[in-house]
Amino acid sequence: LEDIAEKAGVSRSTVSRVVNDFPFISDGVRDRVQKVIQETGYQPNAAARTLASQRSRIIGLILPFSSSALFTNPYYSLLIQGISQTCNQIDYTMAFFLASAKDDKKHISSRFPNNGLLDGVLIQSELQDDQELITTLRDSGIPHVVIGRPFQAEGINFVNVDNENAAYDAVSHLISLGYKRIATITGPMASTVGIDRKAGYIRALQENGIPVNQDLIVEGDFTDNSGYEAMLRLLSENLDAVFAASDVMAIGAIRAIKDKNLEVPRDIAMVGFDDMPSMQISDTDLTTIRQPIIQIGRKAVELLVSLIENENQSPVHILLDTELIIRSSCGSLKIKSV
Amino acid sequence: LEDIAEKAGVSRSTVSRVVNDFPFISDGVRDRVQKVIQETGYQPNAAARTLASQRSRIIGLILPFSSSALFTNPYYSLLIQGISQTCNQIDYTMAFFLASAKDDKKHISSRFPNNGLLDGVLIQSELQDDQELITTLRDSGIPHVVIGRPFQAEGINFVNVDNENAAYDAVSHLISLGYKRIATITGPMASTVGIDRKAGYIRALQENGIPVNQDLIVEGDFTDNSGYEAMLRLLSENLDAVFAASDVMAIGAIRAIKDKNLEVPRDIAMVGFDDMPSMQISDTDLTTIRQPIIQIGRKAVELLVSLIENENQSPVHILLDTELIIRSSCGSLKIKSV
DNA sequence: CTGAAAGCGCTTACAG
DNA sequence: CTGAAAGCGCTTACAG
Repeated sequence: LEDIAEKAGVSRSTVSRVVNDFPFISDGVRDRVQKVIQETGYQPNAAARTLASQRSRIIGLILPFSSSALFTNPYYSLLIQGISQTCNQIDYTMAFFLASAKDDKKHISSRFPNNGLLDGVLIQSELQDDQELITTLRDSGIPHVVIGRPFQAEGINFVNVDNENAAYDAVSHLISLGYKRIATITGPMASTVGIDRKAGYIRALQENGIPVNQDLIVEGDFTDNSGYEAMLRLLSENLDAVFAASDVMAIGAIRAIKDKNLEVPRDIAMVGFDDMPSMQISDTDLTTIRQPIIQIGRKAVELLVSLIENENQSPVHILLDTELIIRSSCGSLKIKSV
Repeated sequence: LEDIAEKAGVSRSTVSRVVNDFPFISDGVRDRVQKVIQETGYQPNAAARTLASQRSRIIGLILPFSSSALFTNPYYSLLIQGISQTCNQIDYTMAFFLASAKDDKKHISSRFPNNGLLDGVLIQSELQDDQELITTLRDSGIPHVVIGRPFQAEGINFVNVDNENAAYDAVSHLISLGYKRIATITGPMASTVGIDRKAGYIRALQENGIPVNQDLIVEGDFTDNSGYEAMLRLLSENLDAVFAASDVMAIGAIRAIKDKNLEVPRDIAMVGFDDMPSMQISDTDLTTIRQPIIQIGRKAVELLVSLIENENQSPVHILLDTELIIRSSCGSLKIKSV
């Protein structure tokens, strides 16, 4: 359609310049060209632009899920929302890839890093298994940032939440309320999130001189059901509080507690992690750690774009802060001391 | 990289032909070229292909959400999963667009239908508000299929679930169990899903000679909370069963019932809609309508691709069947007759 | 079955 | 500040 835009009586070069608003164009010419563009409803062809400029303004988002169950976790919805929103604003397009099966991963890693479709890729990852995909990305030289803490973090860019400190805060708060026998339902130990949040739990206990009891540590997998099962096991222990590594597991745990005719926080205090909006509906108000999930998405896109624009840069690790949201499920000092 | 592939001693045309595996190539040549491709790890450039063939193998998925709350509905996760999976299999890339705000819609509709990036677009839609976007798509001439029933369906392709019949089945089942005072918590009347499911409810009552009572019809918005509130209002009526237009609302309604110290199905029978895996965790097993959500995604992609490949085709409306899943929440004839 | 050549619609040094 | 020209890396009739 460049030809059509020559109705303005200028060269294609000039049209291209006003489309990409270059600095040095005489106002008269610019106006004239813009008018013609308006009238014709001209849209530059994306493929031609990409081919000529070697930049597609498309970034990929890879969600490597071993189990599609993970996908029902609201965390991902919010993450996608943050990323999509940011892309819209800066006029990038987001291509979406779900790598649930091993096959998909192979397929993905063989196909797109090098075909010029994508300027860069975002990958959510905290499993050991994903390491291969990340390595492929690094070797391909395509700009990439991982969301979450990858198992091997050296030399790679990531944005994450400070899971360890967040867990530390949550457990410290329980301790400050006077609880002594604090259990935790962790995330999967195969994931960095799981590991980091457990580490925060342990550090909080240790710094307060509370012995770490392995019987009070049960591994979950972030599902409601695993929270329920874990809690059932924990109930045979003598405990007064629980730090669940996700709201979803906390809700499951609370169900287990109720099934045994116990109450939160009267009998057992509970703190979750995530501050999922949809969890607010539970009848007990959950004390939890709020993660800025949408922010994570935004930061990741911004970092990726900066990587795309200024080629090499030293690896950046962005850690976003969390916030302890105190509600009723952890009880309070007063109640405990009565 | 074509040049590099000339190592095989053939023309670029020929290389292109083996890459796109054309029928008539001598085996010798094909093998030779393929070997070189293997060795060099050659990947055809996507943009160049798109430009030359006028086909990008990228389709867009637009989710036009007025409220981001909708996004926490597991339905969409599954839908995305189905679409993404199918795209992977047929070697298409899915570009993802969230049009939450009015601005986004404008932005989207002005930008991409004509820039050649997308071969076609999928749009989830059942709100009157989305009609404008759909019209834009139609006018732009880009192949598109809508997921759900659009308000104006003439001349446009869509794939949907037979909501009316599904609701009819659900309510008929309640009637067959002997319930007479059956209420419904509907979806938003601004959405075709809401309208269709309500229509099924009404038809079931009418065909069985049960008068339709407006006091037994309360509008919800598919959120848990709206189910809760609606149920609270319904509890002041004399009723023995409820058809909720979504599982999420059914769960909310059950919470309300329990809060009033009543029980499901002993005091009130409940049927939901969706058969969301994550709803299985509720302590009452929900009788519900199963929607083949992943299938919907798959069909939509397949239809879109066929549209892309064979230009004009008469409008297709695909209606997928649902299935009534009977669990305990609707009670049973025996129990009622005791 | 294969090659030479045109063309897809832009961007971007290079001159001026 | 603007134009002429090359080039981005493929595909696809057109001959042969």
